Amino acid sequence: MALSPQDWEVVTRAPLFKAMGPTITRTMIGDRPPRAYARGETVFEQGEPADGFFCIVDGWAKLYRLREDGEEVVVAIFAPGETFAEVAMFLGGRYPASAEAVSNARILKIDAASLRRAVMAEPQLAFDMLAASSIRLRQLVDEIEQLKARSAPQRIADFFVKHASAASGPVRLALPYEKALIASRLGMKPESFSRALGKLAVVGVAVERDWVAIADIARLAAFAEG
Amino acid sequence: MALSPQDWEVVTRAPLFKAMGPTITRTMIGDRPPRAYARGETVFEQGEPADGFFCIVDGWAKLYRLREDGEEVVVAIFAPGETFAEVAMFLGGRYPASAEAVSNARILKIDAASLRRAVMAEPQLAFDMLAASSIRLRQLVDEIEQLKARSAPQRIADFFVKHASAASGPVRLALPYEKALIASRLGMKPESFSRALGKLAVVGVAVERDWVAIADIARLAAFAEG
DNA sequence: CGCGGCGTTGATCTCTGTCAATACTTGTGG
DNA sequence: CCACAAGTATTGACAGAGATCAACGCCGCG
Repeated sequence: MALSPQDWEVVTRAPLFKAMGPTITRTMIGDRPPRAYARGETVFEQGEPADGFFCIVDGWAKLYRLREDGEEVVVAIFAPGETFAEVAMFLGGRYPASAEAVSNARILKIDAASLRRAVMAEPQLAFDMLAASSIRLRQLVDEIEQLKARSAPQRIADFFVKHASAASGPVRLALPYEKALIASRLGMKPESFSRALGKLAVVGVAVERDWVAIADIARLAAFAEG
Repeated sequence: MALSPQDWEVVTRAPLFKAMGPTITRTMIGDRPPRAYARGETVFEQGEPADGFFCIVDGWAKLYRLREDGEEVVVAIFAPGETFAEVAMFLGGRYPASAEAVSNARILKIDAASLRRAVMAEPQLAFDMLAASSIRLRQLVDEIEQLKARSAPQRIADFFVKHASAASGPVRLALPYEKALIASRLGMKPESFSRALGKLAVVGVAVERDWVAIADIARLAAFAEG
């Protein structure tokens, strides 16, 4: 088997695979091992034919778009157990954004043809995928809402809260990638990110290198809500 | 027949119905007539059981969410021949947003069971819906990008360009609903909208009542890009 | 040791939201 | 038919958040 039991556990966390159930999932993944990517390596480029979707087994990847002026806008960052580009496959066959590994990573690719076969054989799957797509839609809408309604420090606080495992008490959190990347993800400039981080000191956030020490995650969550 | 030939023509413009073909479409719509809504009337509320989707026959409707602080955020505005809430139906059975008629309108409701049957009978339909949903996703991603990267006047310019039929030359465009609604759709306050409209004068946009006269739509498009 | 990338800090500026006052439009009732 | 009220749009003054530009510090690496 190509996936270790630990990897398998990670992969099946993805809502899409959960919806499929283990049998179909196993059929679709087959025995192809995940491909290893080096930090900075491209997974796919905007405009390429979209012939498959991806699931992160290990590491991190970013989805981004290049504007005409060359500025890069990070659309999403994916963690282990998350799938991406599933829906893009259905859109004219081209990826609407580029993806790149932001750390060394292992990423599983599932090709479009397998998926198509699976859906044709099991129409319920299509419903599950529609539901997954609908969840994503909602997340995006949430994000737009956040962008307007929350200040930079609040968005950062929210980011930390979402990445923390614990729900309360003190937390020590690694910043998994460059601060400029997080900044872009949160819709602000690196300078603003830096300053906003400073403002979080009053709610018990201390920064050291690429770690943050949070005195009480619950307090931070409260701050993020506004 | 419940739909007049003109109405029928409008309804079949919707990509979803086009994908179904006339026979399935007719079966799904049956002979129920569209319901008439008064301006301001609610179509459905956030959190209600999602037991159907909608197609605008005539008039306009908005999809919106209420934030905790009571602020209303307009997520989308729908025109005749557009369907909405198709995908939402598959998500846990609740509408994730509210919808309201913004003008007197006639709106067709197609119940979820019919759609489900149609998809089960014709799995290809699911792909079409996934494609539609993926277009929405892309629009939203674009929107986030715009919100972060473009100024208010640029977003308005973009709105006009997207609504204009021509690609170049002079255009006279109707503002089909209240300016405050457009403002909310574009993520700004009515005051900002008003001022930003004024700033568009330098790129050949004149406002009169609820019409805008655009000297050269191509020039406006260039301005929107930044 | 010096260079380059990343992050921080400081000064300043621009945009947009906020609050408030004022027109303009439309509909209503006398 | 007019007067008034309510809703909608514009305009002005002001404040705050974040962007921008520029300088500097930190650290890893050749």
